[in-house]
Amino acid sequence: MDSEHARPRRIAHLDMDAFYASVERLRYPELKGLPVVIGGGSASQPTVLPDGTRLFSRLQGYVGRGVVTTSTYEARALGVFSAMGMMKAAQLAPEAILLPVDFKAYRYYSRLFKSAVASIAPHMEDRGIDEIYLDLSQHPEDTLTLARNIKQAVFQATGLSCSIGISPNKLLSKIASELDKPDGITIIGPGDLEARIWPLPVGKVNGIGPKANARLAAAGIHTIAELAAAAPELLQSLFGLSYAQWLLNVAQGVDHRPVVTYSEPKSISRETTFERDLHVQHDKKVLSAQFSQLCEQLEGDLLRKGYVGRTIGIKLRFDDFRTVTRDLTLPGPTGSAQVIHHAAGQCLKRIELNHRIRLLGVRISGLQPGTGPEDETNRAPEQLSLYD
DNA sequence: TCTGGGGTCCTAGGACCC
DNA sequence: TCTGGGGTCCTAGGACCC
Repeated sequence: MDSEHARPRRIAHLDMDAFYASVERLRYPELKGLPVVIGGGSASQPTVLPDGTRLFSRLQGYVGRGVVTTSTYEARALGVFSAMGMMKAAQLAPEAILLPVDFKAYRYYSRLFKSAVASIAPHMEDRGIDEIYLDLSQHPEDTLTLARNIKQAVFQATGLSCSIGISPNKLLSKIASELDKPDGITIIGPGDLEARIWPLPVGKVNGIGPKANARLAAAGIHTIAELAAAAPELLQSLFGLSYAQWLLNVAQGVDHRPVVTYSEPKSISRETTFERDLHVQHDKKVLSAQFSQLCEQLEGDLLRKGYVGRTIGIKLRFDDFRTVTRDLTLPGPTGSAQVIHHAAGQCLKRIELNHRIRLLGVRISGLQPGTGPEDETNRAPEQLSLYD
């Protein structure tokens, strides 16, 4: 590789604006300008009156354990943000309209916008349903023209707007795409670091979450500029060598990660939070039915995606929100709900169950390509005998 | 008024092998 | 019998992201 004198790359981060909410507004144009919150298990679709007008549920009176998946900019102005409990959101914005999540619809629009972008810039990394990175280094056009063309293509394909950040790397582009949201284009050059990046709070960096943020704040480090000025020994004492090194690179806007166009999945999981915390003995029936269902869903996922896996794991969350996991690696891969159920059952036996259970999850990792339902690795009995 | 579901990556200790 | 070091796999937990 010519890393010594490599030309600076041109990396874009594209982020759809309030994606789920915007998709809903395509369906329900009358929601334009209103605070809308999407999420919550028990949310219901609007009812249609005889004259065709739609009647939407309001947040007021919401009961349940749902969280806000996303909200429109109008709802955010009322203090309602992603990951907030719906009960709390209902207190803040009782009049806001409540819609259930419709992943099918969002996935459909996700495919639409990604293929529109790919028709212009195929060197693309998927970062979930509403985000991508692009490596534009090989494109001849100037950066602004390219960004405008991409936004135009997204809008023509979906009717939706997005924001794009472009810089020499993923770290800066991710930050940049947020700077002029919604419907923005932000270009950050090497000379823009001090003026545009350093004033920002450290929490804007992808990879500095609530915990690291709090520790930095406790050390008096709030902005990226303060991070850049921090003593390396201090950072190392707070976070250890490798994270401290990474933080220092971040503060200098250094990030060499490539745009990765394809990666194999590492694990597949299913989990569910119960409407009420379940008692191990008293609710045994419900609990074991849910357990079986998760295993069957996992089997379905594996089959659909064409994988089998060797390591089965479970996850429990107790009423005090404590989370424990156990896993077990089998001698060979499986895709069978029965085998998964049996292995997960062994895992369950290793957990002391003296609290009510809030969440139950089943996971499979150590994935490898499976050859479909006829594959013998998907059949149970021989596998089971190895463990009985 | 407590906190969803689906993922990835990292750390760290112990087992086990050479 | 002791000492020792590297490498890989397995397991548990935690931080973080969308």
